[in-house]
Amino acid sequence: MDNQILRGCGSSKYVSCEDAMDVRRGPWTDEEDSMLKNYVTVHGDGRWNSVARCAGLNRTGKSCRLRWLNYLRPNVKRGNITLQEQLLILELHSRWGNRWSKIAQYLPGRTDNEIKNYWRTRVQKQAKQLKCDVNSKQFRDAMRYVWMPRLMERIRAAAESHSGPPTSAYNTDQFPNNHTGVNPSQAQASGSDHPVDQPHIMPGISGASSDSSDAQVSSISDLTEYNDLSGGGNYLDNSQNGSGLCKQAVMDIQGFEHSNGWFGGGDTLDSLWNDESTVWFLQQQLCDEA
DNA sequence: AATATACCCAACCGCTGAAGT
DNA sequence: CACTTCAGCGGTTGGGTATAT
Repeated sequence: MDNQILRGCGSSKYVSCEDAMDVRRGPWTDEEDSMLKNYVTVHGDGRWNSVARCAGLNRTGKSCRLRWLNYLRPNVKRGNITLQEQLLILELHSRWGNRWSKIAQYLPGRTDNEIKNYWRTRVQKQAKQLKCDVNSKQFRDAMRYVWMPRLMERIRAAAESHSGPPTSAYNTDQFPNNHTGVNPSQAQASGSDHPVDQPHIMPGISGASSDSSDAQVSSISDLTEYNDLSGGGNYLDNSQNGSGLCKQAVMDIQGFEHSNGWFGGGDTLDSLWNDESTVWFLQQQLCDEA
């Protein structure tokens, strides 16, 4: 394909097919950014083909839209994905799978592209290193019963070190617009899946104001499989009350972590992976299935 | 210091569904 | 109702950079 050949052949590339003559591709220049930003600031976004034309950009509407949404749009956050955001990504992905734009609606300032990149580069990489499929039951259970509780513990510890102890990693303080006082999973499980309700559940978790997340979320129809995911925001409790999956394993892992001073690590998710307890947990999962 | 490898992320592509004609 | 256009989504790629050898 022409486009694939053209990609990667230089910093400024042009498509040769007749319906896209002289359309620029590749990295954006400062001048292009400025042109697009100025145009959208004055005229608003939407109608991206006409934006591209009227702004005087030799770009496709698609390209302009992507550049605006992922880079130029106000309040876009890049890098330094917080513990809360990491937890949220794991939680929401466990429910919705690769529906990145939907997940992104719950992380104000984050783009679907960034979340997708995060998942692919960090989470999938770990699954690969653990030699299991990212969609496998083993890996999902490891996330639910090992990594997510750890993340919550860290969040709690961090909060306690800065102020008073939170009641839960999913306390209502973190969801200022959540007037129901329940966490997202509870809302889902109890049938509160009206599209209009969705964006109000927890837009403030990362501390940023909501912007494009005003977009409505389609109704949930695929949640039943994961309805037991959170019980009051405590994954460990859930593991003990729910499926009964590897209860002892989870408790043993806790013991392992505390006896090894595990909870003092860095701030990134990376340090949660690939430790002995995780490998052991996965091995137990495989044994149980055998 | 030079080279190889791994990682990150911006940008592209094809597909799908909604909206417009 | 059929067709066309367009916006949005998820998957993929490749260049730049960091790290290891």
